[in-house]
Amino acid sequence: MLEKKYTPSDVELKIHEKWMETGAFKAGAGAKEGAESFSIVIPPPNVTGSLHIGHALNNTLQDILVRWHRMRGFDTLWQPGTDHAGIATQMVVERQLAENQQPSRREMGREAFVERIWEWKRESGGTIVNQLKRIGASCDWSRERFTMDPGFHEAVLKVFVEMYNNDLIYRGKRLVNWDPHFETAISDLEVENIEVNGHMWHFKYPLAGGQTYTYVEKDEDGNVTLSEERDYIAIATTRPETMLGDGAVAVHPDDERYAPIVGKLCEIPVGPKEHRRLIPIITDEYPDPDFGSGAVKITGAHDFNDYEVAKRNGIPLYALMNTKGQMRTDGLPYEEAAAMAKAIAQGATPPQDATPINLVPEEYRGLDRFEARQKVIADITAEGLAVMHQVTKKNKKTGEETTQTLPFVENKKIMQPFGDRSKVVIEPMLTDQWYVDTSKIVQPAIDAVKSGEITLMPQAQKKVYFHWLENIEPWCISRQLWWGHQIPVWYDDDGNEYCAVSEAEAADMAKGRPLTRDPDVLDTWFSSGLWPIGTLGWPEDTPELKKYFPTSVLITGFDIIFFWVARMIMMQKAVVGKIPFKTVFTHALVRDEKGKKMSKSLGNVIDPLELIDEYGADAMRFTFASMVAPGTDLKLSLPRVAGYRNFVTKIWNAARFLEMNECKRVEGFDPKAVSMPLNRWIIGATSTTITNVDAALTDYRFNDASRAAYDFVWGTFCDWYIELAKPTLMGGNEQEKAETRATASFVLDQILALLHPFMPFVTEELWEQTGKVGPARKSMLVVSPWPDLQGVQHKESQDELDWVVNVISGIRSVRAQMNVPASARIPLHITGANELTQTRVETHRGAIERLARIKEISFTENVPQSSAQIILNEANFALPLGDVIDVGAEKARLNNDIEKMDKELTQIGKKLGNEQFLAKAPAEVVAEQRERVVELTERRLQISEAVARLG
RNA sequence: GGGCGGUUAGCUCAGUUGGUAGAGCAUCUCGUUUACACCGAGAAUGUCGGGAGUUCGAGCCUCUCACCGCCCA
Repeated sequence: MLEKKYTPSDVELKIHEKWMETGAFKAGAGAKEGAESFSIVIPPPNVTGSLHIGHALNNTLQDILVRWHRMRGFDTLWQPGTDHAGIATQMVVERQLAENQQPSRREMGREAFVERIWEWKRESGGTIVNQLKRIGASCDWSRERFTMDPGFHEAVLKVFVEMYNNDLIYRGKRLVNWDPHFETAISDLEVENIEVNGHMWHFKYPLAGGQTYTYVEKDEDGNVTLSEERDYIAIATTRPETMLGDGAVAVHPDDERYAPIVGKLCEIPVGPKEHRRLIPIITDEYPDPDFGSGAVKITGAHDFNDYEVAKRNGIPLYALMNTKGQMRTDGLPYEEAAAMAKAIAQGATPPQDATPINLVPEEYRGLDRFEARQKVIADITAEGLAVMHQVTKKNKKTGEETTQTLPFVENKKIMQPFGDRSKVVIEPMLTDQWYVDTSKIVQPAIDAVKSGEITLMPQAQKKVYFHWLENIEPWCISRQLWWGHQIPVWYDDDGNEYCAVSEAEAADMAKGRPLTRDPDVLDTWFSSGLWPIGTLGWPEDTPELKKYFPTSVLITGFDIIFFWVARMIMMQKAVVGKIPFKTVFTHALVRDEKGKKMSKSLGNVIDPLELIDEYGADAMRFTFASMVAPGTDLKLSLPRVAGYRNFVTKIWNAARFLEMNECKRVEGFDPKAVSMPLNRWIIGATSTTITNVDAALTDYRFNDASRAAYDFVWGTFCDWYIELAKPTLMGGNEQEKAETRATASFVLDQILALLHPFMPFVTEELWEQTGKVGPARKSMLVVSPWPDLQGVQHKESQDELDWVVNVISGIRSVRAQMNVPASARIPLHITGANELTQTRVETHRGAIERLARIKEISFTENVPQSSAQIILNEANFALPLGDVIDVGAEKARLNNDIEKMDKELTQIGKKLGNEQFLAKAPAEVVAEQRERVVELTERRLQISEAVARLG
């Protein structure tokens, strides 16, 4: 006997264990002989991570597809695993060391530290995987992989060496996102651009040798609004400390204000007066004449835009900071360095690499970049080279106004880059890094999507994809960390590189010269880029690779399309010459119910594990499925989850009702052989639903699929089929009872299977419970066949049941509007019924009486006095209400109907009176409208007669 | 500034080749009739963001404006 209520927490764990014990998730479980394969690789979550709502959504969608395919007999693999998350993992372990007052990373040394991380991984690295199990993710956990696994590691090194040998990887000095806290390069993805309150300072760069020019400003009409002699050019900056590394001042070529001084030199107004550096005033398209003063200082080594300008114009890149973001202390004294820079500014050939030149004046050396900023501001202001303006202040108490001349500093919102883990301001830094020469491997990735070899869904993602790939930058793959795949390159004392998969090989290549290995590790994304082949055993020629590669579909968040998806496609193409997956389905973000991004600081984070605790995994999963429409964000609200929790309960109760009425599955039940219209109808409706769910899932329309299932189960099976079956189950003859019991059980089975991909736990539990009677279950639901119901549509039964539903709904509606108490059983008189209607009434008499609360049904010649009337096809269904009836209200109700019909008739009349419509609209549309007129006219007449009868 | 997406019932959202505007939640009324009150029955609710155009016909196609969001500068 089923419990009165379904309690998810009582069964979820138990069911999951059973799935695991029976190997239900293993690759190929439940597959038909010679089945087509279906495979998905999980987007590997970060090993330090814990399940957030985005993971829950992402993995629910994957699981729906995987379970659906598995049940349909595909040879299915869902390949799980985690990535090693270089910076995050290193951070977690370092923090742990600090908390436990153990030796720091540097104190213990690289080898011990890496061992310590492995220890951490063994103990705590399984958190997210265990959490994934709670949502029901049916991955083949026996195949779980990690991007630092021995086999995977070898594969990563092999790829690096091959790409190196093919000139696809090189070492170079470029500007990267530098995290001064972790002292490593980081990827764009790890940078959060946040709008903060910043300042814009305005400084004067004096012209060399005290030269002057006439500075003229004009308004839109060309009238001169300002004209003065100046011996400087004004520059606006949000980062004064970078002035020390300026290589030029740039103005727009069309900017007439500065035309007189283009090509001249100006002085950086900071540093020892006697060694002031001179830099050229150049033109470039980059400066916006309307922004600030229109003149931009160019610090190529500390700003991405400036870097491009500097490269275009041959301006040297002067690096100012060390790895901690402090002003450099190395190199020559400032005086000598400044002399070199001066020579370059005056025409000397700049060195290939200007970074050894340290242009930080002695009094700034060693300062933190933010201290340096304050000092620069103070020094320039003290020297009178800040742009000043008049500020009038009113003393609140005295009302006295005072005017002061103060440095011009604008308060301004600026976008500032922060490390997503370190939370410190990211510094663009010029450093030596390893790069993948993406321009050489990008084309096959573009072609794969252009040709349709890979499908991106929703389609709009293609634009993002092409835009990114067509403007691709070299990919920086080195990180200054200890945790990760150490770069397989060794150097001899002369700096020669030896790239090999092992030190022994490198030593051979170096012919015995002493070697030092490059200390850097590879970007985690480099190894994640090999995830599809790596997890399937490449470079070994494994059976899994043969069977499951390329994988069928990748499901991931749209925000990761270029960081990961595009790179996987490039890498797989470059390494094995094949696409990694045939389809990419990207979904949106989960937001809170107001549409805000969930974040810890806003306190609006919904923890999926808490959702599971409160509503059950099935309710959460169904909510996700119902909300995933292509291209829109999911605004998650708890009432909605509660609504689907109710749906879970509803299914449970329906099963319980069947059980109470001794509905047992019947061996060899043939859905085509049932004879009762009610049973024929529900079987037909079940078949339609299966078709709709299949079609929706095929197109990744998760919302349509879940909707189709929901509407059928609740709106059709529970609300109508079960209700209509009650008279038979409780009082019909034995044969009808048996057929109905068998049909109900059969349909419930179909429902459990149909809902399984969406709600695996409750359906599996009910499958087990209902399996206790009747024929033994062949297997758990998870590996049972997907419903396949063809050729069971029965048009007559469908029409008949539609009619029954209309009769009952019509009566209920009238009763409610006439305020007939629900407890009152009233008689029903049917007038003008044809033979078909009479037969139908006989068939469904019990159901109509029960569901419409009718005492007695009789066929009469005339409609009784004072009746509420329902017109259905040819017949008039009258409820004689005697004194109870409010004639006025009933007339109003019917007249309201007539009014609606008149409105529609007028509309259609207009159409049909329009010759253009008759001439141009398709014949079938015109015919449809004509039919509608006939129908409406007939019905209108019947209702008018009903009104007349009321007197 | 450039690009992309959105604007439909009080709220959250569907609406698949243009042909009678839908669901869930919330609201209101009624109801313990032997699965379910995490329930059942019934009801009300929309100038489909504004404007223009194409069309016999526009929520859907085109243009434009407004507002919101995201990405890139």
